[in-house]
Amino acid sequence: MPELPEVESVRRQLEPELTGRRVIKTWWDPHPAIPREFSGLELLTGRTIRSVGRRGKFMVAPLDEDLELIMHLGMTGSFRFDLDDPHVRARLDLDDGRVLSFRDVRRFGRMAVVEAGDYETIPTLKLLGPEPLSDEFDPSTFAASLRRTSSPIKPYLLSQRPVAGVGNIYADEALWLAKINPGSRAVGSKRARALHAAIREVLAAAIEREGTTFSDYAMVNGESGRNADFLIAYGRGDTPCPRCRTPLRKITLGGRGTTYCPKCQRR
DNA sequence: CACGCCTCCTGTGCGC
DNA sequence: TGCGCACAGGAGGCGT
Repeated sequence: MPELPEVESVRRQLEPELTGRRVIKTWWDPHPAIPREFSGLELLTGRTIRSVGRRGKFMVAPLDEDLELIMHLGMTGSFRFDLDDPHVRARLDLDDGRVLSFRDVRRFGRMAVVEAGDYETIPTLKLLGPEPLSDEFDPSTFAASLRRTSSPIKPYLLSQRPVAGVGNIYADEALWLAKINPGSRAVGSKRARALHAAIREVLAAAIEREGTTFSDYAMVNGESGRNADFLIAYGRGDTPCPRCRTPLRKITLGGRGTTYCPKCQRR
């Protein structure tokens, strides 16, 4: 569900609420088959939250005692204050009397307290590529990384290694904008630069609209993102391509639904 | 090491 | 109406 624009929208609302707050009590719903879901959360009680940052789809909140709270929304995760719901998986009681609830129907999300910067138990975060809207995401390095892989371009983007935060929606959108076939295994320098620009454009526009809501994604204030009506490729199979009127085609690639224009995104 | 398949979990919507 | 199946925005483990 939530990709970079959704996570950033949540982060922007959480940060002013949590900065400087101390956690006085922590509760979570243990699931025997998912020990990783809330690892280290017992360390959170008594800690003060210094800020709420973000890397890709991970929120990273520095704590005192040189610890960090890592939060990932998975497919269906959301945060709300003072919410009572059967799908609430964790609750943080704060020193201002409010309770932050983490709701996650499918339980693919996670929260973890780790030593600051120690991401050994979170491999995707450890190997995470550059932030797409920062200067560290530069066209030449991106092109070089695409040259080195033999994977089809879309699954490679979803690995989070060439760039952080791109998921299934914005991968389809960016590849459509850059006119690149999602299955292409040979993206040259020129097309890599077009894709670099397209990723930035698509993500920045989605952040402006506070993300894409289909069903589960909501911000901390309960509101939906407004980007769904602006999607061109994702979820729009059989509708005409806005550039060439050819019906968009939906396929499965790397196990994920993938929509693209068979004419303007030729191999 | 890199890649690609399968799985984790729950809910929803569709076709029969 | 009811059942069974496919699919859903993500990531991690494991086999090749």
